[in-house]
Formats: sequence, C-alpha cells, structure tokens
Amino acid sequence: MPKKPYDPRAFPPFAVTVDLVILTMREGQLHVLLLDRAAAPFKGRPALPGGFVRPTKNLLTSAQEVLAAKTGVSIAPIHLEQLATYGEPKRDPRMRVVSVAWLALAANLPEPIADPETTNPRWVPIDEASQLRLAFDHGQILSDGVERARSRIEYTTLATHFCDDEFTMSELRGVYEAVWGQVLDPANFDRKIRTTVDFVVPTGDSRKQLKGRPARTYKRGPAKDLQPPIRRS
Amino acid sequence: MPKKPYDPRAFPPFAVTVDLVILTMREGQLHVLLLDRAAAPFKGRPALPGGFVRPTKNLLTSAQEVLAAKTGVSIAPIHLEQLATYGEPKRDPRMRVVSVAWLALAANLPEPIADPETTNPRWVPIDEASQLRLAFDHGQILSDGVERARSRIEYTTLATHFCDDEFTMSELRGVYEAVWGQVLDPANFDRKIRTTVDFVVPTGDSRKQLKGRPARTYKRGPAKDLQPPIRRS
DNA sequence: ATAATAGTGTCTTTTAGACAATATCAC
DNA sequence: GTGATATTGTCTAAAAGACACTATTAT
Repeated sequence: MPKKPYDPRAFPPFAVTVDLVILTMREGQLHVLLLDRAAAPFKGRPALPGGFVRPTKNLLTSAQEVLAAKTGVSIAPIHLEQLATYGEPKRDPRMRVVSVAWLALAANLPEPIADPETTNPRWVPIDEASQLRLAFDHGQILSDGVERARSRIEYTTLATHFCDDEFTMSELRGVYEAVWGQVLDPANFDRKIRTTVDFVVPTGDSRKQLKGRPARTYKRGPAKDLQPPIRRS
Repeated sequence: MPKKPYDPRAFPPFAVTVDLVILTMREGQLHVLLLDRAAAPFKGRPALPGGFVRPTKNLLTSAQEVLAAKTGVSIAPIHLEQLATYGEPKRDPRMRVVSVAWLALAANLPEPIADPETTNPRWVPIDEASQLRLAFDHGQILSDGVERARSRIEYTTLATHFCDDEFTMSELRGVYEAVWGQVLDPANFDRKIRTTVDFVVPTGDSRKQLKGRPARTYKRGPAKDLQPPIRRS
C-alpha cells in the first residue's frame, strides 16, 4: 500500500475516535444529544458525545458503547449507521485525531446519563442545536447527520425507528413533519404508507387520543427500502 | 471526550490509510482499478489502490493524491466522495489500520500508471473483479463502492461523470445500463432525462455514429439531485 | 350538538412504461 | 432501397396531490 517505503511507526501517531449524532423525538420535535465538555480543549462548549477507539475494539462496538454509556439504553432497538469520517489535521489541537461519526435514530429516550467526565448531557431541539457553536467540527458533523436523516427517511423505512414499537399513523407522520420541517396531508400520507408493502403492519388495536377518534396502531414491517420513495415536496 | 482519563499516546498507535474504488466506463462496461500487492501482507494479491495518510495531510487530499498517482489524471473532472471507513482490529496483520475508503467516478481513463511500489495496475471489469479474492477487506469495500454507485445514479446526476464533457443520450443510457446491469427503453430514458430540468444541456451539435442516425450531444447541467429519481428495477 | 382527530373516497395532474411511428445517417 | 440508431408521439397504468366526506371519540 505504501507508495514509498513509509513506516507509520516513525511518525507521531494518529488517534481514532467515534462521535455520535443521536437523534430522538421528544414532544413532537427532533432533538439531539449534546453535552458540555468537561476539559480542554473547548472546555465548557457543547459537543457531541464520543470517545476514543481502544486498540482492540472495532469501530461499531466503540460507537455502541458510547451510545449505551450516554443513553443508558440497550442498543437493540436503536438504529446506528456510519455517517462519515472527519480528519482535518488541526481539528483537535492536542494531536492528530481522525473521528468516525455515527448516526443513531431512536424513539423517545429518557434523560441522558451524566458520567464523571462529561457534564450536563441533555436533549436539545435541532433548531436550537444548529445555532450553537459546538466544539471541534461537531457543528459540521451535526448538520451532516441531520441531512442524512432527512434523506434516509425518504428512501427507507427508518422513520419508524423514531417511534415506539407500536405507533399510530399520526405519530409516524409527525416524525416526517419534524425531520423535514413541513406539514404533510394526513389522508395522502396514510394511503402512501399503507400501500407500500411491508412498511407497517397493523396490530389490530387502537389507542385513545387526547382528543378525537382513537387511532389504529401499527408495528414496523419487514421492508427496509421504499420503492418508490416518499417525496420531500 | 475521554470517558476515563485515557492517553492515546500510551497505546500502540493507529495508522490511517485511504483506499480508493475508482470506477470508469470502458467499452460499455464498468471497470475498477486494481493492482497487485508488491509486498507482504497479501503479496501478489489484487487490491485497491491506497496509501497512508501523512501527518499533515487531510483525508481528501490524501485520496486525491492516490487518485492522481495511479491514474495520472488531474483530479478536476473526477468525482470523488467518501464511501465509508473500515477498522476491524485485524484487517491488517501488521498493526491497527483504519482505512477511509473513497469512491471515484470518472470517464474513460487511460491505462493506469505503474509506480515502483505497485505492480500491474489495470482496469478490471466489475463482474470479474467481484469474483477475485482481494487483499485485506477490499472485497467488501469494492462491493460497498459499487452498490453506492448504483444508488447514487438513481438520485443524483452523477452518471454524467462517467461520460466525457460532451456525450450522447445513448452514451448516458449506456452508463445506467452498465452500472445497473439492465437494459432501459431508449425513448422513455430520453424523455426522462430531458424533462428533468438542468440535468443535461444540449450543445446544439451532433455526432456521427458507427451506424444509424447521428446523435445530438449534451453537456452536464447544473442540477445535482434528481427529483424524482430514476427508477431501477 | 360541537369540536377534534382518524380514516375513506374521488377527482385531477404528473410520471412511468409499452411501443408504434418517423428521422437521418451508411451502405 | 435496407439496416441501423436516434428521436418523437401516443396510449395506458400507476402514483401523487388536493380536498370533500364519513367515522368515532370527549365534552
């Protein structure tokens, strides 16, 4: 692989980290998990959760461990996918750090867990988070993550991962509306979802609403891709 | 970022590499650039071109340099995008190597350039390449890259990057047919492309064919995304 | 009954797909 | 003329979008 004889051991080492964009729905709004940095660099600045990749851990496991540590939730129902890798030489002033970013999509999660090394972990509405000046290049990572989520729900059934195991059509529609920031016609949305084979499976039950007619509930179906996609106007 | 005080300098270092899936059209077929490894590990086995990321180079520049070194072509007209990052602890037996893979899409390129450290660089048809046992996890990277290309041309105008600056509709259709491995109706394809605003711009010229009526030529338009997408299947 | 939300039906417009018909070249 | 490829036209089917209408609850 080396073009010229190149011994990486002869150079200052790289560190490899994972950083996570963890998105969830709370009160009808899309939120991201942020925390404040407890130490330099960028001490006190909001940042995405992350951590170093240990020598024997693979990248996915490293990301899953950060996810579990911050949310306290077993990773089973949470969708986790690689987003992109960020490696500008000066992105971390301490040393050369290459960070593999991951995108996690989850249903309404509890308040995040603080551990000794991080302060003030919290759910922040996306609109608010994107106005903040985040540590490192986390502003870019966050915006790439949100754009990925917007586009993934067009072509895949991933929007259901923002819902609990059983959900109503208006909850699912609420996910699209929150992620895309636009309102959708309930009638046409309903027809579109139910005519896409295996997107959702009716449970046969229904659930009372605060107001109005009770809504039927559905579970995730086996389909992963949407053919044709749902159009973002 | 560290959960526990963790000093990455206290651990065996990571190396970071870039590996490239360089795709091009040759004689109506999709080809990938492969070479044979000149040294251990996997000496003599076919592999993707790649190289170490140097301490002061960013990831994109590192990928561009590999691209230029192997193809001898200035990178300007070649589309290059990050694919994914691969970091299983044992993927390279020498040390822990995390590789950032890139996807390059280019029009018909010349024969690749051999340099002292690589042997037998060559264009290999995709069907053939995917049957080979490549070095490292390059088989996986190649298949992820090809799948990414298949999906990118559905939703974006990137197929034009497999064509020269001026191209005919049947050349563009040939790209779709080669990448997707299916034939498309010329009449419907033509209408679909031309009714997508800014996908292509007519040059006003036409070009003689080996047989039949001369074909009008087009240039790439400013559109990047396809709304609605072009459907596979 | 009224208000509110869920869900159905219908009509129009857009797009996809099949495929016939015409155009323009080489020979 | 024939054969080949390019390009246009036409018809049908599928999907999207607008929106009226019906259904089921709480008060």
